[in-house]
Amino acid sequence: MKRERIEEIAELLDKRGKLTLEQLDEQFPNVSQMTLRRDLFQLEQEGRIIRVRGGAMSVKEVQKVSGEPYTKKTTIHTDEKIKIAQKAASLIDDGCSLFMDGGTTAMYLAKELPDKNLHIFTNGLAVAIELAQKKNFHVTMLGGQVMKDNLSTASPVAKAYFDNTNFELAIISASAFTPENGFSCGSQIEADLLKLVRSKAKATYMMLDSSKIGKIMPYTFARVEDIDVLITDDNFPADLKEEFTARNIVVM
Amino acid sequence: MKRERIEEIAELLDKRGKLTLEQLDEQFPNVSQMTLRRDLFQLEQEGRIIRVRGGAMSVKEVQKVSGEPYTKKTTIHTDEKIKIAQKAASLIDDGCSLFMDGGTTAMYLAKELPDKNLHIFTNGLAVAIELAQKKNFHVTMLGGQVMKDNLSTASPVAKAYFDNTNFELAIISASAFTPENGFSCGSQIEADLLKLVRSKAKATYMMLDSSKIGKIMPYTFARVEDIDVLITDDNFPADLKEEFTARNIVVM
DNA sequence: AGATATGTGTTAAAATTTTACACGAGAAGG
DNA sequence: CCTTCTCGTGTAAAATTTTAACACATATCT
Repeated sequence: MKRERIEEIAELLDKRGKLTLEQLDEQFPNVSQMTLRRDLFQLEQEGRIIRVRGGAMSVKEVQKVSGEPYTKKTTIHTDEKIKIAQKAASLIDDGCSLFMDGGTTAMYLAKELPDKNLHIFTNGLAVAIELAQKKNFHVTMLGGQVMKDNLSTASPVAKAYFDNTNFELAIISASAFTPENGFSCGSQIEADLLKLVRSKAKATYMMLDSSKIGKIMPYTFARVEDIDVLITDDNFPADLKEEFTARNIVVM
Repeated sequence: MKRERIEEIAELLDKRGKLTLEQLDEQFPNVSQMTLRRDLFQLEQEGRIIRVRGGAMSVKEVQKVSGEPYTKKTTIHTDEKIKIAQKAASLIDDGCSLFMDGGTTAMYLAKELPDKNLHIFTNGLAVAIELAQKKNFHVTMLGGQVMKDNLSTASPVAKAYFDNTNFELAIISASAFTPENGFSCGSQIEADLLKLVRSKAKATYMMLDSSKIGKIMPYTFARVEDIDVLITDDNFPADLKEEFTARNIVVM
């Protein structure tokens, strides 16, 4: 009973990186805060977590703190992204083959995905490592030049790769979105890659947290009508939602 | 004044690993606790420390904490591998282009390499991430199916990649070695990849810690005469060394 | 000089963590 | 079968730490 709960906490902490006592309380409504506190204490004794004021963080997360460039981004709008990732994960059927990008939202998705029989392609290094943790996943990494800021790869040669491979679903995210300029990102070859991915996939699911709305990045890789499902958070503006649903795009 | 003090705190924290506010107060008697508190807050913002109840700890320290209980697995023959990696790193010239594999020794090499202007190809996910930390490296990740046990990729399509790319040096390691069976590893496609790499490179440097000697894995990818330099540790048997040097292979 | 920003100290308020003690379930032992 | 002990847990008060608010001095800029 106790041990079970502790392991569950450890797992959660591994997923989310950081948890407050409040969040833990929500997750475990049947035990008191004091008990959770004691669990955290034990985990700290075992050297598996670090207790900080208000809660605890996983050792992994702390190590990331030192790896600045990529990980700074991962701590903003975390909650929204996790929710989006959970929604997206619920859409994935067993046996599906899909592409996911290397962004931070994809990272959360990788953590949330249940360990089903899936074939997953990605261009994200960290995402690939995360996916490799699951026993039943068949993970394929796209090669190419490594972009240091987001730890993903892109290369013009990717096309050759895709010639022999098929996937049903593309789950991607964008750095910026406006209705006029569509979904955009900061790198030309990344945009090219994502366009290619879109064209290969039977359906495109876009994950977009609302903080991206109104921003514009140099390279557009998809317009509103190019996607099939938009997965976003509760702050998504109602009028924008109209624009999507009017074109038969599911917004969730 | 302020910055100075903050840096000093960071340095102290780096040395001692962990400091309470009381200890800090002793070290800096001329400022108030509140000021030190604010300094710690700033350092936390900068991602350089972790604030915990009562004080703060350095990121390093946290990593150490995690090192105790369950990371012991990865620490087998660590010292030897680091020494080998250091030797290898000393052989790399500025401006060089090279391939390195995704093994643990390569991981150490990635850490030891100075931040020179290098073009590096690798099939290791973790290695690629490590390499991406250095500003001056141009890192290219080889794509393919991700092998979960060692987090590296291999694919028959790699050949297409290599058609357009060139590198002078291949720095690779093996899972096993005997004079009769040569250098071997546990995966067919990995062996194929390494053979291909060897053939593309002008020179092949093999990193082999002595614990691998006498072991045999299913797939041989290089024989004694295929390599140019063997980088190993002090426990390397003298008679074996003979065999290499007799064929004009540098052993170091 | 006057206005604005920055760094610091002091104190009170807020929040979190620790401590202490009580209670019930289950195991051990007579 | 009952007693005793341990273990996990809950509750509430106590202790500690952190945050917030304000005041003041010094530095900076125009």
